[in-house]
Amino acid sequence: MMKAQKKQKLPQREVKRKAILTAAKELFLHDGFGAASMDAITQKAGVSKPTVYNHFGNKESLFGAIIKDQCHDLLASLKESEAPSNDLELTLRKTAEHFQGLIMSEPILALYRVVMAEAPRFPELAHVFYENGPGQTTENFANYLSEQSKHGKLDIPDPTRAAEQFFSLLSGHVHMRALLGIKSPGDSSKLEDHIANTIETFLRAYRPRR
Amino acid sequence: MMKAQKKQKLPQREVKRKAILTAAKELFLHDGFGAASMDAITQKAGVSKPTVYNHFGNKESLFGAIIKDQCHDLLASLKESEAPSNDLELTLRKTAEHFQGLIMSEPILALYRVVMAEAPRFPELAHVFYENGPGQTTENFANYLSEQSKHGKLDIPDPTRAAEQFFSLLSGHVHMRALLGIKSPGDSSKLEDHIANTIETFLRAYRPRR
DNA sequence: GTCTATAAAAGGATAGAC
DNA sequence: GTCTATCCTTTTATAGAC
Repeated sequence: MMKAQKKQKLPQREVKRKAILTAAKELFLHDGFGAASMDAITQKAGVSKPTVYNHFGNKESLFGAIIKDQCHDLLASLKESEAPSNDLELTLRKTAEHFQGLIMSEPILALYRVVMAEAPRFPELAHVFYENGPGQTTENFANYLSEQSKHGKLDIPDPTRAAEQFFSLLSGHVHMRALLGIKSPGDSSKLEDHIANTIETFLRAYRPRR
Repeated sequence: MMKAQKKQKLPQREVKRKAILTAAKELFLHDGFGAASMDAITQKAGVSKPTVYNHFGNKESLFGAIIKDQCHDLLASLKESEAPSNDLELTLRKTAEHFQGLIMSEPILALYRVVMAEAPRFPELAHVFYENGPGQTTENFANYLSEQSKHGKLDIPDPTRAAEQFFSLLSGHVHMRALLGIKSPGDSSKLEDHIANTIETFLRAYRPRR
C-alpha cells in the first residue's frame, strides 16, 4: 500500500500547500471571506498566485478547505476532555473549564464570527461547524447527564435539552461580549466565578429534590 | 422653532436619502459589508452614485448609519413589551415570547451576523448593538427580577446574572442554529415548547425553597 | 443637488515560459 | 509545478455638465 517515493527529498508540493493553508487560515479568520484577498494570501504564503489556484481551484474552495480544517481541529480538541469521573461536580467543572477556555480563545471566536457571517452563502460550512462543535459537544454531554440521571445523581427528563442549557448558560453574555469584542471590566478575571455560578444554577435546577 | 419651508413641495433631498437608507439596509444586512457594493445600492435606490456620496461621504459611514438605525429600531421594539404584571409566570412568558419572536426574526438574525462579523473592524457599532439590544434588555429584566425577589416571589442573589441566564437559556442552541441557517425539523413548531421549558428550568433554579 | 461619464485602484483568475 | 506578467471585471470614488 506504500507509494514508493523516488527520493527522500521532502515533497515540495506539500510544503507549499501547507504554507498556503497556514496563510489563508490566518487571513480568512482574521478578515473574513470578502475582505481577505487572494493577493494577500499568496504574499503571506510566499508563493505565487498560479500555485494557489493550482492547488485549490478558486477562492471559495480554499475558504471551504480552511473552515472545514478548523472545524475538525475543534472537534479534536473537544474530544480531549473525555474524563467522566464519578465525582459529578468535579466533572461538571472540568467540562465547563475546558469548554469555556475553548470558546473564549481568539481562534474559535474568529471561527464563530466567520461561519455565522458566511452561513447564508456557505450553508454546508455552517453545518460542518455545528455538527463538529456544538452538536457533538451537546450529544456527548447529554449521554453523561443521562447516565448520571439513571444513577439518581440528577433528575433530568430531557438530557439533550439539559446539555444545551448547560452550554448556553456557560457561554451566555460573556461569550456574546467576546464575539463583539467588548471587554467588560473584570470579565476575564471573573471567568472562574462565572463557571462556578453556572454550575450552581444548573444543579439547583436539576439536582434531585431531597 | 419651525423652519419655514418655501413651498409645500416634499423635500426631495430627504426622499432620496430615505431611498438610499432603505436600499442600503437591505443589501448590507443581506450580504454583509464587503459583499454589498455601492453600485448595487445606488441601483436599488434608484439614484446615482454621486448622490450617495453626497449624502454619506463613503461606504463606512453609510454602513455605520444603517447599523445604528437598526440598533435603535431594535431597542424601540424591545421597549414595547414593558407590561410587568403581578402574575410572575405570565410576565415571564410574555417577556420570553416577545424576546424570542424578535431574535428569531430574519432582520434581527441578519443584524447579529453582520455586527459580529464586522465587530473587529467596527468596534463602535458592536458597542451600540450590545447596549441597545442585550445590554438594555438585561438591565430592564434584572430590575423586574430584583423587585420580584424583594416581594419574596423569587430568590435571586444576583439579578443581573439571573437576567442574563434567562435570556441565554431562551436563545440557546435554537438561536445558534437559526444564526447558522440550520433548520432543525420541528424547531419552529416547538418554539412554544422551548419557551415553556426555559421558564420551568429558570423557576426550578430561582423559586424560593419553601 | 443630481446626473452622465470616467478615473484609479484592486480584485479574481489565467497564458505561457521554465 | 511553479513562476512572471497580464487580462478582465468590479469596485470605490470623483470631475464636470445641467
